[in-house]
Parts: sequence; structure tokens; C-alpha cells
Amino acid sequence: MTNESPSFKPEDIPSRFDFSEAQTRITKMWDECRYFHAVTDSDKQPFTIVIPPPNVTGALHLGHALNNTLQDVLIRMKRMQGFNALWMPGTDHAGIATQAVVERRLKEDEGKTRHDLGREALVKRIWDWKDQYERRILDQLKQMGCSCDFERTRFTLDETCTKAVRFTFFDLFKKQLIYRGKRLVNWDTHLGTAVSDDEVFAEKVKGQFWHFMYPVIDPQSGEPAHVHVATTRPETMLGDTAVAVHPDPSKALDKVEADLQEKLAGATASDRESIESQIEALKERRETYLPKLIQLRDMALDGRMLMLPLLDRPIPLVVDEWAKPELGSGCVKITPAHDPNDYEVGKRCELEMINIMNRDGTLNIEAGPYEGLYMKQARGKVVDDLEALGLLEKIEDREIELPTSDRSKTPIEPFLADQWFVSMDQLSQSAMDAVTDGRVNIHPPRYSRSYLDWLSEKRDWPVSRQLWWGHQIPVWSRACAEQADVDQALEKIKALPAFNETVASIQVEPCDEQDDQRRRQLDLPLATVHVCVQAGNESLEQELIEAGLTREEDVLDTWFSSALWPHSTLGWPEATAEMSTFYPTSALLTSRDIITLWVGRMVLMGLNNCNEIPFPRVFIHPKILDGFGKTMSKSKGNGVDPIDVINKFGADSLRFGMARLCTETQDVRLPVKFACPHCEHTFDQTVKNRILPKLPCPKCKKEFSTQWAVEEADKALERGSVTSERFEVARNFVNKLWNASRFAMLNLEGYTAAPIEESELTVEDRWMLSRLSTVSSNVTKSIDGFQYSEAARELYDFAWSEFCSFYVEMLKDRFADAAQRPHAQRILAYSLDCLLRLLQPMMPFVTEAIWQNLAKLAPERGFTNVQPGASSISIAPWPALDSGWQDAAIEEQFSLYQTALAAIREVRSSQNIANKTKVKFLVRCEPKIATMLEPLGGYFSRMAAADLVGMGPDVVQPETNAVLAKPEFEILVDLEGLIDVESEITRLEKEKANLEKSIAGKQRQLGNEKFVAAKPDLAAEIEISLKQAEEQLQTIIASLDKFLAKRNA
RNA sequence: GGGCGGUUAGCUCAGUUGGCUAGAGCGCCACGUUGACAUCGUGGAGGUCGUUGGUUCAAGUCCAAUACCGCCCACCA
Repeated sequence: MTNESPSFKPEDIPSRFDFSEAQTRITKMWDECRYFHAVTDSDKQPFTIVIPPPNVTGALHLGHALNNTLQDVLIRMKRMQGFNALWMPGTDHAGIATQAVVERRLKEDEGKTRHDLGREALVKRIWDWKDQYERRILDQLKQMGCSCDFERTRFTLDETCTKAVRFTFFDLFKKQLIYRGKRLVNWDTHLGTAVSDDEVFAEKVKGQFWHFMYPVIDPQSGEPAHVHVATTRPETMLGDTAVAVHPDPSKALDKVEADLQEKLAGATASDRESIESQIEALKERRETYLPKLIQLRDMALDGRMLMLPLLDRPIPLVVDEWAKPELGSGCVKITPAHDPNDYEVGKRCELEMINIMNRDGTLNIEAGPYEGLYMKQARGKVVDDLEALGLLEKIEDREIELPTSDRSKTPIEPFLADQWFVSMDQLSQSAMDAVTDGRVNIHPPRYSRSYLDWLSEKRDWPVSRQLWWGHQIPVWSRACAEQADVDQALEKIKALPAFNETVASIQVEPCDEQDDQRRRQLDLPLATVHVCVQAGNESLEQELIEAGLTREEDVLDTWFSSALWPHSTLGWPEATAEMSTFYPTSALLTSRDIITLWVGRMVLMGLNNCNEIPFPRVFIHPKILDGFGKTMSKSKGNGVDPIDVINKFGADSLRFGMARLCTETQDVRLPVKFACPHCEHTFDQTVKNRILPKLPCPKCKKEFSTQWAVEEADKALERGSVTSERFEVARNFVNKLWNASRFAMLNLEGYTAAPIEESELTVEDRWMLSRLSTVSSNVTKSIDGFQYSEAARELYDFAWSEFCSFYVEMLKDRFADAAQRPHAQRILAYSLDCLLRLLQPMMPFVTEAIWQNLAKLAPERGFTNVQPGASSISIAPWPALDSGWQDAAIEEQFSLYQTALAAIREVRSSQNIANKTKVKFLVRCEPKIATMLEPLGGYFSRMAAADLVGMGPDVVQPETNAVLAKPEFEILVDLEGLIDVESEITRLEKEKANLEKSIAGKQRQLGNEKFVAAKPDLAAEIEISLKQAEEQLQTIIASLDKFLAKRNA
């Protein structure tokens, strides 16, 4: 069969890969051909990955680029391996984060708050924001070359996901695994919502430490008149319901002292002084203060009361271990409703929990005369009033760590609020079991520990958020003042026409205020009736409202919907073809900071909803750090837009660079630089300049804008990109590959397809087949085992140092010979084809571009059987060469050649012989070695401008020559008329020193009797190499003597 | 306070079960551009593997202690 192929001239193919043109063209082609669309009626085995949905708060940065590159490399390999590969894309609504961004924008641009707009209008604005950023994110993914099935793109707040959320919530509600209760939450008074612990950061601020005195009621003689307490938040005293003292202060002090002594024993000299002084202070405290603490403890056990000043409310003195006798006065005021620790004390001691704050941060009726003041205003007044009463002891300045909301940057107020919870006992256990019994495998395994530790706490999951953006909780409630109301409400609900127990579930939440009289005073309901409604029952929802119930306003924690992601995206709870085909998914790739928040919850929700784990393998990949070792994030100003990198280096370089950097233990440190758009000068991003809206270029002095530009004037400046030099390696590699294929294009004219006869294979062909077989097998294993950097490194070394530097060079001679040319063309087309396919997952664009060119010249390729190449490399079969081609003898033969070649090059370089000057050389060796080198002998001419003129044990040494002694042979380079005696002496002396060092090491080892006894095999090997080294040394010394004599003559 | 990871060449990182002279890329030095590639080629210089101690015939590798850097969790009236 013949294929008349067109021909390429050098000018037809640029010597640099035009990635920008190729990316646009190829993305379009992939899209049109729907290569990445997975179908449900396939015979192929499925392989599914769901994307960790990026937040629609903003655009993707390099951390996402890493995450998505790794997923794409895996899914692309699996697709080529013949799996029905689905990579499910989508985005996350990211509840509070997104709402906060939009609210901030609203405030900045229009000076409005969300209340000015109202719920509906705000939510619409957020949807607009979401549309904008979802588009941007999906575009970024496409530009990166991600082979997602974009036709299936989901959003955690879309109709499909919403249905899954409703079903899950209903199911858990019905199982009594969701309940409403009071909980101390981190209240953001600015946003009017609770925020989770991980959305709170501690800000160091200058604050004060106030010392108060609370009067003792009816002090007996000998008893103190006051108890001393201290606080950093004086206004909370209005909610105090006790003062605590340690139950056994003496023992507690013993314990503290024992700990200090232990610390002292192992302390360094510099620490000793400080520890010793602490012990001193402790001893003094024991003498002066302990009796008083014991007295207070006894008073507490007697049930004595204190008078809370300002509100004149009697509060008990209680014993609790939370009070530390070694600190302050040893007594601590307890504000259960406004402090997490006090809350715990309150529960232990069954204290009243008095909530003194409204949702907006003002004080409520419980604060008596202070009602209506903001917490901060109340602080000053409380302090002033206490001072007026003579109950302010002192004020200290102190640095305090103020819990602050990450979203609104305002101080957090701990606040007791009604919240919905998921009961985690059983659910956590199921997720723990999945990992401990190996159904879910976390890689690297060390991360299993943080997963298990966190789940084992089994803390109930607060899922309600006082936000407008999110899944509104599907519960309709009614508060009932009397038991009769409750009964009546229940009866009425059950009688509703649309009511039935399969679509609605009822819970009755009793009031937690046990004291009936107090409950009435506070106007609290006796009980609240909650009805949870299954999705798709709008008529019942309407009837419930008509029956006087109101819908819960809160929305769900964004992680609630994220937890369903692996099955909600596939259409659960419907029994879809997608669910049966693609669930459970095959692997999850994510970053370590959401192991607990997300991975654990996906496992337990998958088990709860689908009765099956969501994925058998989880890969936790490294994080991208900036040049200072800090994680990248938009808020720090060190986030880099992958598009900047793509524009400068190309998507393949970004991807290959990412894969190459993805090792198992190290985070990826990526020093980034600004690139001046005017003069292309690059300079470091520093802590100081990275958040400036505009910068002057240090070289050309012109200004350019950054991602931080806000003002129109700044935005009008040309935008400077931020990239990293670390992608240059990958960019060069892409170009190298492009040029290797350019060589192929220029030499495939007249290509005819035919199987390659085994008898026609040369040594180098067999070597290439052997290497291709080994490399493809290793790369497959590496990618399957998430060892991306290993895979990238092996491919890089193979493609550059073996394929390009040796094989292609050798083919040049064969192309020059008309007889060998057709065969050389076939084997080149075949091996390039294989190499491209191996590189496709990491570098899909350049390999596709070359693939399409190759198809024009050599549409049919193959080795044992010839076939047309696939229409796209994305769907071509993954190389899986028979391991029978792996041939250690051939590889050894090749390495002999490489050693000889390097030796000749070394001589040429040290003798400073011009490239064009041909040299002659001989190889003195055993006949066996000569036989091995013989078939490759011709290539020395092309690759080192050296002609092999003789080989064997008896070659005659030329008059003037350089000798390179290697274990297997000696290379004798004829330097007649070229010799530089001094350089040669220098080289030989260096060689001699190296050999002597090596020999000494070997002799030392062999002189070690225990070693020889323990490892006889190894010792024998060393003995052989020692003998060779000694022979080499003799040769070198002889040659050196000769040159020394020449110099002295 | 608890846990985890890191420390190897000027920079960024490899180094499999301990074993012969510890590797790569970038950067640096020298030489080299008429047919794939200067985003290239060839050669070279550069490391007492954080520190201390231990196990072993043998330690970058195993153990212990310690310093520094980073991350996670808990806590700080």
C-alpha cells in the first residue's frame, strides 16, 4: 500500500511552537467533536472524576491550575486506555464568601447594604456575579486544556443539585438526624450571620484587661467582702450567671508545679531562668493566696451567692476546673451565652444561659438599662458605672487575640442562637469505617490520620447560616405557647389535603427553658412544630403557610451541598443512567485543607444517600506556595492567574510544569515575578509591591497596572502579568518536542506505510523499542500511583536525552541513505507517534498539533500492524508495548556507546578542538566489547566528529594520543598535530586523582572483613571493579608519564 | 499545647528495600550557529546532605535529641 504524502519545507513550519494559535484551534476542534463527552450506553468500563468545584467568588489561581492539571492528566490517560472517562465539571456557590463579596461591592459602589436591596434583589445580584465568574472559571479550565465534559457542567445551587439537597435534608430530618437547638455560634454582627470556626481568624490587637470586684452576699466574719474577676470584654458581665473557683486549688497548683519542674529538667540554659521564676511565683502564690482560694471553694460548696453589680442579680459561686488557681485571682466570671468556654462550664454546672445580645449586635432587654446599646458602647458605660460603684479594681494594657470574621473583618461575638444541626454520631462513624477498613484509600496515607482524628470527635454539624445566598432550609415552623396549641397545630397539619407522611415529616422542638414561669416572662414558646417538606410538593408548602406556619429563613452551610457533589451531579435521587454508570466515582484529587470539611462529609453523605462510598481513592496533592513559602490566595495578593502563565508560556508549559513540580512530600514553592508589559523586563514580586494597583517598571520606568487596579485611571494602564521562571523549563521542552517533530515533518516526504519487519530492525531501533516499552510501563504506573513528578521527569529525560539526542541524531544518517530511508521513515513515524501519545495527558495541545501534522504525512502508522492514526490524539490508544521488547543487553550495548561518545567529547573539549576538525580514534577492548560497539561505530562521526579506525585487544596506539581509560575499554584519540600537552596533563592528573580516590574507597571496603563476610556477592563485584580501576589507573599513569616527559624534553 | 511535613549545589527540587566517586533543571564559566531546535549543542566548576549523638562492617537513607521554616488542630477569663 502506498500513501502519497505531501511534503513540508522548513519555511512551512515555524521553529517555535505557536501555542496561542494551536490552543484556539484545537480547543474548538475538541469541542466540536465532543471527545470529552461521556455517554451512559457505553460498553467501556467507566472512569469518573468529579472536579472539586471552585468557588464562584473569583477566578482561578495557580493552586486550581495544579489541581485541575492533575485531574486532567489522569482522566486523559484513562480515556486513552479505553475507559469511558467522565470528568464532571462545575462550580460551588460558596455561600457566605460569595454573598460577602457581592455585599462588599454593593457597599463600595453604591453605598448600600443588603437590607436596602432586600432578599430577592440581593440574590439576583449574586446570581449575576455567579454567571460572570462561572463563565470566567469555565473559560480558564478550557484554556488550560481540561478535558471536562462541559455539557454536564453543574452548579451546587442549580436545579439538579437543589433536588439532591432537598432529598437529603428530608431524609435526615425524618431519621431525626437533623434537629434544631441552641448553640453558641461565632456571630458576625455586620453580616448578621453565624460563621464557622474556619471563617474566623485571630487578630492581635491592643486591648485592656479589666479587674472587677463582685460583692459577696452576706459575708460571714472572716470571709472576703468581694470576689475578684478579670476580663477582656467587660460588657459580657451583664450576662454573667456565676463565678467559678477550682474544686481543689491545692492539687491544681501541685500539678502546675510538677509540669514546670518537668519542663525545667529538660530546659535549655536560656529557658531555665524564666521557668525558675515561674516556679518561684507559684510558691509565693501558694503561701499567700491558696488559703483564700480554699475558703472561696468552701463558700462555693456551701452554695453561697454573689451580687452581680449593675443589674443587682444574685449569681452563684460555683466550683469548676475551668477556673485556674495559678492565673489572676483564681476566680473566673462565667458568661455561658457569650463565651465558648463559659458555655461548657454553664452546661456542666447547669447554669442559666442569659443571652444579652440581639442579632444586630445591640443589647437586649436582659441587659436592663443598657438595652439598645451596641456591645462596644456598653463596654465604656459598664466600666464607668463599675468605677463609680468603686468596684473597678484596675485596668491593665494587654495584647489580645481578637476573634475576627474573615468575611466582614469585624469582631466576632459569641452568641447563643437557634441553629439547625446534623447529628454526627452514626454518620461520622460510617465515614471513619470506610477509611479504616480500606474501602476509601487516602494517598499519601499520613492524611488518613487528620481525617480520622477530626471525624472521631463526632461533633454535631451546625448547618444553618443566616444568609440569603444558598439552599433555603425546607422547614416550615410554628411556635406554640401552650400544649393545646401544639396538639391543635399537629392535627391541622395532618389534616391538610396535600399532607402525607412520605413527603412531609414533623418534629416538635420543646423549649429549653425548663422553668415555666420564667419561660412565660421571657415570652418563649412551649414548643415549636417543624414540618420538613420533600422537594416537589409546592401545594403542601402553600397549605402550610396558609395554616400559619412560616418558612425557615436560614440557608444551609455551603458544605452541605458540596458533600453531595459526587452523586448530586449525576442526578441522584433519580435512578439516572448516570448514577448507575458513573457512581461511585473512581478517584478524588484535592488539596489537604478540605480533607475534613469536604472529603469526610462526601464519604458519609455518599454512604447515607447511596449506600456506597463516593470514591475508592483520594489523592491529596501539594499546595502552591509563593517565593516566600506562603500559600497562594487572592486575599494575600500573591495569587497568580493561570492565564498569565498560559499567555506567556502556553498551556502545555503550565501543565507540564505543574506535573513536574508535583512531588509527594513537598509543597510547590513558586517564586513569581512581574513582567513589564512595556519592555518585557521581569522583576520580583515582593511582600510590599504585590498588592499595589500599579507599579513602575524598574527598568523602563513606565507604569503598568496589576490585578489590584480598582481606579479607572489605573485600569487604563497596560496590565502587567505575573508569572514564574519555573515554567521556562517546560516551555523549552515543548519547543524541543515541536522541533523533533519538525525534523520528522521535513523528512517524511515520500513516506509509505508498511509493517516493520523484525529482521530489519537495527540495534538502535531495538534500543528505542526497548526504551519505549520500559518508559510507557513506568509512566503508566507513576500516573496511576499519583506520582506525577516522577512521570514528568521520566518523560522529559526520555524524550530529550534519548529520543532527541540519540535516536533522532542516528536516524539522520539513515535518512541520507536512500536504501534505508523508507524503513527509517516508518520507524520514526511510529516512535514519534508513541512518544506523543505518552505525552498527551500532560501536553495535550502540542501533541495534538503534531499529531494532526503527522496525519497529513503519515496517515497510517504502526509497527507490527499498520493502522490509520486516530482522528485526535486525545482518543488514540494509550501506548502499551509488549514488555518482551525490553532488552537489557541492548540497553547495555547502548550505554557502552554513550560512554565512549562522552569520552571522545571530553577530549575534544579539553583539547579545545574545533567542531569541524575531524579526529581519529581507536578502542582497545576485549573482542566481545568490540562486537557490541561495532554496529554503532559509524555514529561517532556524526555525533563527535570522530572516526573509529580500529577496535580490539591489539590496536596499535598512535604516536600522540589522549587515553581515556574506562572499565570496559580504553579510548585512544589520535591527536597528531592537535595536541595541547598542558591541557592533556591537567586532564590526566584530574583523572588520576579521581581514580585513586575511588580505588582507596574500594580497598577500604574490601579490607573490612565483616563486610566481605556479610555481603560476599557485593564484595565480589567491588573486587572486579577495583581491578578494572587499577588497570585504568596504570594506563593513565603511563600516559601521564609520557606527556610529562614530553613537556620536560 | 497536640499533630504533620520540610531542611541535600547560588536557586527550585530528585535520591526506591542502608552499599562503589550523591543527581537534575535553572543560574555560572568555556567553546560552538549554513538544514529540527540558541526556547539549541558540547564540556566544566559548584555539595563535610541543618546540628549533635546512636545503631551498623557501612548512614543523605534507620533511631534519638535539638535548631530553624511551613501547615493543620486545640487553647489563651
